[in-house]
Amino acid sequence: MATAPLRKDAERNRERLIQAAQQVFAERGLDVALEAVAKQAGVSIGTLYNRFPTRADLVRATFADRVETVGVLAEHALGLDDPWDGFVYFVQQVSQLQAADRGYNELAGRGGAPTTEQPTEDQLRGYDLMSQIVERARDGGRLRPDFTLEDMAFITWSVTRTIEATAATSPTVWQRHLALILDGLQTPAAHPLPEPPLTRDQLAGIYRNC
Amino acid sequence: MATAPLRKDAERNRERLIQAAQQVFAERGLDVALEAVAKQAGVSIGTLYNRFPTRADLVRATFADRVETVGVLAEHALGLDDPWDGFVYFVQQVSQLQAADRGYNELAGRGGAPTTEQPTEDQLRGYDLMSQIVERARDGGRLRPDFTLEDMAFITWSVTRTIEATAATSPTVWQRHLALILDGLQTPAAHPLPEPPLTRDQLAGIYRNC
DNA sequence: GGCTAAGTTGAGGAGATCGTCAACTTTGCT
DNA sequence: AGCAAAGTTGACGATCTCCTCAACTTAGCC
Repeated sequence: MATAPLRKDAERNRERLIQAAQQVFAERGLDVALEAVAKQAGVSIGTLYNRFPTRADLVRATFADRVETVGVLAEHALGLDDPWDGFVYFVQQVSQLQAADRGYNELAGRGGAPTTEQPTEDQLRGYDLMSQIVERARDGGRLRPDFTLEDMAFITWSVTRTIEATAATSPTVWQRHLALILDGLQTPAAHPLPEPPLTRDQLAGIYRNC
Repeated sequence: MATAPLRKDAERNRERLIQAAQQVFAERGLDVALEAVAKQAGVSIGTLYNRFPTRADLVRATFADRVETVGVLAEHALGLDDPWDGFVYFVQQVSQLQAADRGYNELAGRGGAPTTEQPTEDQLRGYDLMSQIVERARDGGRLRPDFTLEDMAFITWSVTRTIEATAATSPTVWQRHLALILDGLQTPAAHPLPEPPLTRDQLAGIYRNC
């Protein structure tokens, strides 16, 4: 399954493209004309398509590091003594990543990675860690017992949208919104919920369709 | 300031266009090709532009009734005995409107009406009523005292985005999300918030830029 | 019926973005 | 140095959507 190694110049261009994409996506979002990325990289559009046949390929490569970063954050969260603190830490840190990068913000709202047929190993590990964070916080008693892993999507969507709207004007208010959200997730605040959570499959389906 | 009255056929086409727009926007969102609206109305694209020079004009005309509907909902909310119940009623009903119409959902996320230089009379009245709903619920003691009118935008953005994501798969889960949000807005749940709210001007600025 | 102002029509220019491919250039092996 | 495979290039056809406008049609007044 090993792909043939790239020639030296090709590898160099690949790196340039990724660096350019990081910058351009961060500033203008994931839907920029790919021409802009090629230009920023000092490379022709043909080369871009040569290296990354689809936009999703480029996005995946550009944000590959983020998947790992989130993993590290999750590990750290699980290392904190208090389960609720761990939960809050994780959500805040991921939101911070989103706030710092328009492209990543959009990506997070779509499930954290461009859709592939089946999730990567890293992604599965990420889900597993998040699952642990949620479960631990629930068992600790402070996260409301009816909160599920799938409900995390609500938080992400909320924060994503607020960051999108306020980034230019008021780049830190998302923290206020998040604080309001977190206050609703604690056991003492909990009232019975009117609808069952999304199932894992439903959520997967949602992310699959962009 | 009175515009010349339209000729009979022109008036008929205007109505057809609005009806078509209601249907098309509801199904496919506010960004559809205007050609699709014209086609649905059985009218040429030229006529559409003739009647509605900009997309915003068409959107405004299409959702004019909604502004009034929201006003009625607000009045009703203020008529309820319990201030908190009124607040919840209002938020739920507006969310329901959003859930029923993709176009209106998008519009709500942008402030409820296409941007004009200065807000309409109706819009001002709407703000005033919402302001009363919030204030009354705060004074009633159950809505947390640090919650402001501008914080309502967080709720709208959250609900908008969740509806957007889940409408096709699970058209009622937004109610779960909203219930989680509402649990965070109640006085017993409140922890100090880390950031001041948006100011009225900031929010206006956000809506002005789409 | 005749006339004019109001209204309609749809082809088409303008502007984006996409993704391709045949001609050219570079790498790195021998 | 010579050569084949790998890589690059950017002009170009395809597709979309917008918005205009000159030629045509219709309403409604006299």
